[in-house]
Amino acid sequence: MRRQPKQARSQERVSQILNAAEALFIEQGYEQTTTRAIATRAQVPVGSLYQFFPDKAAILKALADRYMQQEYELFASLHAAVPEPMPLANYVDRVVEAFDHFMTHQPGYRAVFEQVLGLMTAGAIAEMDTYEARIVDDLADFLGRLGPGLDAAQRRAIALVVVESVGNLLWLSLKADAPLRARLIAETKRLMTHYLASYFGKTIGKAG
Amino acid sequence: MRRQPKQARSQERVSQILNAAEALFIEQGYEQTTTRAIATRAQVPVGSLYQFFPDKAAILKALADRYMQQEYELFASLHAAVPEPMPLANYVDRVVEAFDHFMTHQPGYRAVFEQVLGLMTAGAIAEMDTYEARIVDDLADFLGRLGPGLDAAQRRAIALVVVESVGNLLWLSLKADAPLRARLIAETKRLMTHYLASYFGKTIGKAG
Amino acid sequence: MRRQPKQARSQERVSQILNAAEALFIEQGYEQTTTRAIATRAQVPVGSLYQFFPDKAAILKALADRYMQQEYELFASLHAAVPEPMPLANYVDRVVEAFDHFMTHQPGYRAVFEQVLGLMTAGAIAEMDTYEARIVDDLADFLGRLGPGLDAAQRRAIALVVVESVGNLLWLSLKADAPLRARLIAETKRLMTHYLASYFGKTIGKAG
Amino acid sequence: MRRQPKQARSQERVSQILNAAEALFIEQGYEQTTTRAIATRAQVPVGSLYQFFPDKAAILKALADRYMQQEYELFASLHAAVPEPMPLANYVDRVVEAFDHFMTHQPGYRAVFEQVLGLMTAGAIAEMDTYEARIVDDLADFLGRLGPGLDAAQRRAIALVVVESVGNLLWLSLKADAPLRARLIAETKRLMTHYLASYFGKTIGKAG
DNA sequence: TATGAATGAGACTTCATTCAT
DNA sequence: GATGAATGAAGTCTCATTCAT
Repeated sequence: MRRQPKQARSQERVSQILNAAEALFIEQGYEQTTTRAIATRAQVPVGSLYQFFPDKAAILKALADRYMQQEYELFASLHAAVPEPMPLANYVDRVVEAFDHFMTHQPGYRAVFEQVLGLMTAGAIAEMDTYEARIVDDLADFLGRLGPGLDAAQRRAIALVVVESVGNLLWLSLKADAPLRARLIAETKRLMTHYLASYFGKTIGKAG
Repeated sequence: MRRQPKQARSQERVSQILNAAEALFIEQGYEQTTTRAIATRAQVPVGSLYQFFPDKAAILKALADRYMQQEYELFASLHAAVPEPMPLANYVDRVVEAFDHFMTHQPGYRAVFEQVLGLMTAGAIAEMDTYEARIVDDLADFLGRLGPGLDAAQRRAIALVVVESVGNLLWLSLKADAPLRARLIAETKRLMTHYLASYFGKTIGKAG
Repeated sequence: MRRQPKQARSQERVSQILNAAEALFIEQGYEQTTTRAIATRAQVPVGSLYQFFPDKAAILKALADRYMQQEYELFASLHAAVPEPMPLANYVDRVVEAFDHFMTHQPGYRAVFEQVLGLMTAGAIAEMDTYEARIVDDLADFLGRLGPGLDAAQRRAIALVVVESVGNLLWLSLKADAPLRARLIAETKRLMTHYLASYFGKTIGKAG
Repeated sequence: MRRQPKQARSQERVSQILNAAEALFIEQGYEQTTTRAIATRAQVPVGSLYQFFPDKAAILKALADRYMQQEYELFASLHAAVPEPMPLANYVDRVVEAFDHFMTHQPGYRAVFEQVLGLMTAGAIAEMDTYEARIVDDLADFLGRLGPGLDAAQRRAIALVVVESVGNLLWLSLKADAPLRARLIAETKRLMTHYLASYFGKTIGKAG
């Protein structure tokens, strides 16, 4: 960001800009969305937009950062609340529903990331990947505590598969009609439960 | 397409255009690719390009169609060759490897479809979905013969989950380095095997 | 230039663009002149302008090149026609009047070069300087034949002084009213005559 | 100027702004220099800048005025110190060196004036010309005392040629490398000496 | 049918200037 | 008086598409 907004009014402006951009990126895609349209929707002049963001890509990046932080917080809170032992199916329910909640409330998440990956240079992506890696690592650590017999690379791959697959299927479910949506969520849970059970058994924690 | 090319030379031109477009869409993304760049790479004049395709989006659509057809043929050939009974794990191996082969040789597949979904209007997507549905339906039918107790919608959801998840993870693996790539493919197989086993048992076919 | 126009119509377009740019650069200055204004005055669409020139600076450079070539030709023709021996004052008359003719018919000359020097990077200027150097060198060579006792650097400095001073004073005269204009041209001749006489005597050539 | 600064602090601010503007105009040119950049370099807020100058052009004009005043003072002091009779060559040395000193220490002089001429309307330039005329007139008067046989217009033209040519060649020398620079200054002196000698003889003053 | 020069709407971004604090 | 965030007009340049040759 060009200028770090410290006053409440400015922070709200940045927020308005990001919300407007999110909505338009989902509706029309990143490329089809003009900075003028973002500014208009956010009810700020274009000039103000450029006071906070050096260019259009920076808005996309800021949006990605915002999602990352929110996703990370969701993960952390979910993780903190997991009692052990507990049935794996319950854990998966929680995870999937937490993801689903996130996707439902942050529908721009994947729209943004698909663009980010397709748009940014290797360097910029590497910087973003640090965030993504952090989230995957969190899950990998958690899994590590459930099944000590797995090496770090294996755990990370499993975490990656979980995050990617759940994310992908819920993204798909988001665009489906109600019946298919419900079914896809159920299938996502089933997919994850059987996959994780194959590694960690049907119960999570010491007693598992 | 604007004109159905019947002469060999024209067919080859269309093919060159699609190949050039595929390469550029992967390298730079759809929006960043200019029609002139496609024409130049395909070694045809822009005017000729517009003889076959009414606009830029039509090239994307034609590419999607081409992938669909190829994917369909791959599926069909895979399906025709499946003997019953056979261990589920073997079947999954075949499926995943067939997908992997497809992704490796048609790396533009997902690049194109991500664009297609993000670009087209509801109507145009519905038309494309007809193709996608056909492929998912094929798999759904196949699964239906394995586990008769499932209704059509359920089978379709399972097929969708399989196609989407395998596609997504292999797309991910495509961009990963060699060790992670191998691991992701292995995990994809494991994910699918345990998921499908939960529905159809560990052996496919009558004896299962 | 982006594209080398070979057809008569295109060449005329380039010429129209350069003429329009010249007029506007003189009237308003380089920065105040918009590419759209140039295109409008040249009666071509902006897009066409950008087919021949990659950017606005390229138009300035092309104009400079055009002047250079014309100036060079003027010098060459002037030089070829100088008989020896001849009175220095006659030679100076010819030189100054040739310069004056050039400035009068290429009034954009200095307007453009003042901009060029202030605008371009060292590299681009060096490239232009090659042209400027060529002209100064021509004169230096000519002077060398008149007074063999001068080394190359000295001759070049004298030529530079002549070209610069004559150019500058005639540029000044161009903006003056008629009486001052006539007087300035006369003074320019006197300035040059006495300066050159101090080096080469009052007669040019062997007999001098 | 918008407000005539009377307090010491304000006068210093104006001075800082002009110094910053001078540096930036030389480095980047007038158009490329933003008012914000001037304010930043001068370490004053933009708002304060606009308290003293109604717009960006006013800064350029103020700078031109400042140069004019300084140039005028230089001339006056030079003129006051000239004893008569004295060799013309000595006088020219003094003049050229005074000009050279001025150019070296006020390198923005010509950068500013080139912009001024290209930027301002006829009215604004006429106002500036009053200043320029005053300086040229000073020299014309001085020359008038040396050679009484010349009418006012002639003397003014000679003064103009001297001021312009010396200014132009020294401006050129400023941008040249050391050897060429030294040579150009020497040639400037020679040019002026022979020119003036043709009017006033080799000695200045009564004895001449 | 084949070509590629021509078109011009519209995108992103800058920056001189104002004015609420 | 001092400040600097806010403003939005305007500039440069791109590129999908057409159509005269």
